[in-house]
Amino acid sequence: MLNENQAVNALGALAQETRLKIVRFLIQQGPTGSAAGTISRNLNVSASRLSFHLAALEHAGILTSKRVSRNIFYRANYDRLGNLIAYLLEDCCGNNPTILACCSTKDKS
Amino acid sequence: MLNENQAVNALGALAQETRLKIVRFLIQQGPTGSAAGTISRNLNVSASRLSFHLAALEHAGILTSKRVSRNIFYRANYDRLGNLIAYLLEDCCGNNPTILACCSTKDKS
DNA sequence: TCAACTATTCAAGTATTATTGAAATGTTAA
DNA sequence: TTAACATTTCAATAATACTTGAATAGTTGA
Repeated sequence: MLNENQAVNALGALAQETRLKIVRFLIQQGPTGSAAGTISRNLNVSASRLSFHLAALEHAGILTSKRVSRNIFYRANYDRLGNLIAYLLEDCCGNNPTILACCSTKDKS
Repeated sequence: MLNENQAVNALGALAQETRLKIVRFLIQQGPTGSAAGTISRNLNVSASRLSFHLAALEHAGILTSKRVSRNIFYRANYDRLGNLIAYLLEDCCGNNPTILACCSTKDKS
């Protein structure tokens, strides 16, 4: 579902304060997404800076965009995010990681 | 369980080809982990390069280490990885994301 | 204690990435 | 068709990260 380079690029896109804020915000917005201006106002990020980071996220496959009149709506690519997590956790806990609870080190030395 | 900086650092640690290989390998090794030399041979990474990346991963909280005689064993910090994913997906799908299936965009325009 | 083994540290060179503000592009309403 | 709006592009600057090989440090068996 995802190869090594795609995974590295996606993780790299997430590994930045502003971009992580954007992604978490959009994940919470649901499938409709938000316009760039809305994101800019909510997260207090200048337009050009936001545009730069949105482009990086879209290029990494984490976001998709769609113009609606003057606005461009961005939304989280939920499938891609799911595949990224699956790639990271592949072959963990017999391929059935309940978010890693099965391998938790809580009760081990 | 994890703050913004910790999440950015963890994601940054994962966003590199060699380090992602290391983490995926260790996740598959389970709670016992592997010695540095074993990782080096399995992934074909030079000792100094491996050491550099292991230190980065440990500093980011993704790995833990423990000396056992001449060897140093590294293992995935499963709890931390679980918390990282939880941070990313916070407030998605009513906080109960079956790895995002509920927000999948497959059947939407 | 010496030799071998396992792993880390260091310095130098190379490459990639983020921020800012001004200018440009595309879209709409009147 | 012009003015206002929403967003992106560009160029310059500043900061951070990766690789390599040689040197160093800790651990063990004979």
